[in-house]
Amino acid sequence: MPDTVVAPPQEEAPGVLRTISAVNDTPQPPESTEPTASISDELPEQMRVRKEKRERMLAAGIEPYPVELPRTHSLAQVRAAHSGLAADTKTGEKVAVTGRVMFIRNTGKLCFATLREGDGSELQAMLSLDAVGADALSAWKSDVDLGDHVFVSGEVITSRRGELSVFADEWAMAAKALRPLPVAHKELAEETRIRQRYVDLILRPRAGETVRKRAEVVRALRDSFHRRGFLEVETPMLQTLHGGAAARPFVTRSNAFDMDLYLRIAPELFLKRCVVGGLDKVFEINRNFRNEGSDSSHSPEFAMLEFYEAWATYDTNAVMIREVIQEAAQAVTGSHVVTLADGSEYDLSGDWTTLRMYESLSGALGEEVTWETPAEALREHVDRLDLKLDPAYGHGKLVEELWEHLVGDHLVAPTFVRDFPLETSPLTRQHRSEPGVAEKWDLYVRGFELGTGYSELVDPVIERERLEAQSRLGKSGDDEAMQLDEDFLRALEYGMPPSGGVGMGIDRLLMALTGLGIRETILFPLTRPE
RNA sequence: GGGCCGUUAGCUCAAUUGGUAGAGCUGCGGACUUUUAAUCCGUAGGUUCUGGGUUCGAGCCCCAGGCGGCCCA
Repeated sequence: MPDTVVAPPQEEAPGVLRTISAVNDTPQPPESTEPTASISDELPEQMRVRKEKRERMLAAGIEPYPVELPRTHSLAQVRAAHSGLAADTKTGEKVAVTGRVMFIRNTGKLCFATLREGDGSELQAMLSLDAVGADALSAWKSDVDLGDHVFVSGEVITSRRGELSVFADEWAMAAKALRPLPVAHKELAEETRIRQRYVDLILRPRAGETVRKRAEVVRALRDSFHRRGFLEVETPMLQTLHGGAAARPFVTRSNAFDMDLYLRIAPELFLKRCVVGGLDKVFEINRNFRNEGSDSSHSPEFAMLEFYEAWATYDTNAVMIREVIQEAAQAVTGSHVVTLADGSEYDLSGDWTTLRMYESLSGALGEEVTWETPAEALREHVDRLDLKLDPAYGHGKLVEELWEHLVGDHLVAPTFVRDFPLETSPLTRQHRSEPGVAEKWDLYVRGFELGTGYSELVDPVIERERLEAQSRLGKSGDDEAMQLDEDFLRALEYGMPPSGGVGMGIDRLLMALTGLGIRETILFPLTRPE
């Protein structure tokens, strides 16, 4: 940076904010500045024109990217302070504002521009020949394009049509945009919205609202857990073994340790170590990575809440997650009945339905199915329903698939489905009265799986048997099977108190509360390079 | 992994049977002191995703690939 003394604002030609270039006092144009002749002919016309304007301004000693502007109010503040004014009012109050130019309406000697700020609030700027002078007005007309950030200072007034405006006595470029903004009147293609989220955020205030809602939800979750005496912890994302869920991991490499590492698929095994160590109530909100496909409800990286509580069970933690979700809904929408993107309402209030998996499946099949029903009998149902499933599936997987098809796919209201086949729940405690059943629930909201909860398996001997079985599956080619984590087993061998645990997708919670797709709730979803 | 659909100007989209690639907005030039997607006059803007092929002629047909979407597994 040039080590110049900041000069006081100078009085110069009225209207044009020369003070900006004086304050910056950059002796020469930056080294990156190219002569006009070298502006590439290959650039689209509109970019070439804007680049030429930038250089014209620099050549005239006007800074197109000033370091600081004497802004006094946000657009929202001006709006808030002057609501409900009659048309053609002069307030006498002077303000200095900045905003991105979204629309321009020039009528010769009077120019209008709609300025927009990041929070979506808008304010009109008016520049008249009388007030700013001929030079400033013609500079406005020749230098300002849609998408530029501008600075305008002047009196707060309302126009004859009643539009709240800043009636400029001077203006300045705040940041010149070189790329033309896509038209604001047509919806941007979904791919462009995702690939260039910044453009989406500029054009569609709703995009920004979604980001803010997400922040409010995460904050509400943290508040809910802190109020209940939970401790927030951060456990490893880089893991030497992958476990805690059935999923394919991403593999990465540590040069220093000269070994492969996994991006975590779940924090579960570390949070349980915390409980072993006496951190009785812990939670974590962080990212998980699963090396699987992405669609309207799956993303390779996704945010997850997990919490573990000593002395809790899958009965008590179901009540708690319901309350936590309701508190999040309250925080973000002010009600337990949320309004979704399509305008419909979704009721999260009160108690939620609970189904038992085997009972509800039996009801749907018209024939009793229990944990003792042999896989062959289940396969007959699968064939009768013409479901195409892997013939290697055993009892547990068949029950879950049948249930999803016959019951899960039809759930709309928030529903806990509980008591899963033990076989497919390797980290879950066996049901206290039914040996082949696990004390596990899944929470379905708007028809998709939002979260899952357990009475955790804490017997180190049984846990070892289960993980050894998983490890054998892994060696025989199941790349979703967990690896044998000796350190985790060692921790359990020190004694883990009876505990309940819950996992819930944050992105999916947003989907549930807003009705948006997962790629709308994630600010920058993974996409292939263009 | 399989099937289907899409990919054209800065943006959103047209283009008949294979016959000169268009519109609106944006841009550029001009007019206009109360506009609201301002209006009016004039005007520019294209590697039709890429590479092959068929044809007198390809945005369109064929083959291969890229990217995206939807459905299925």
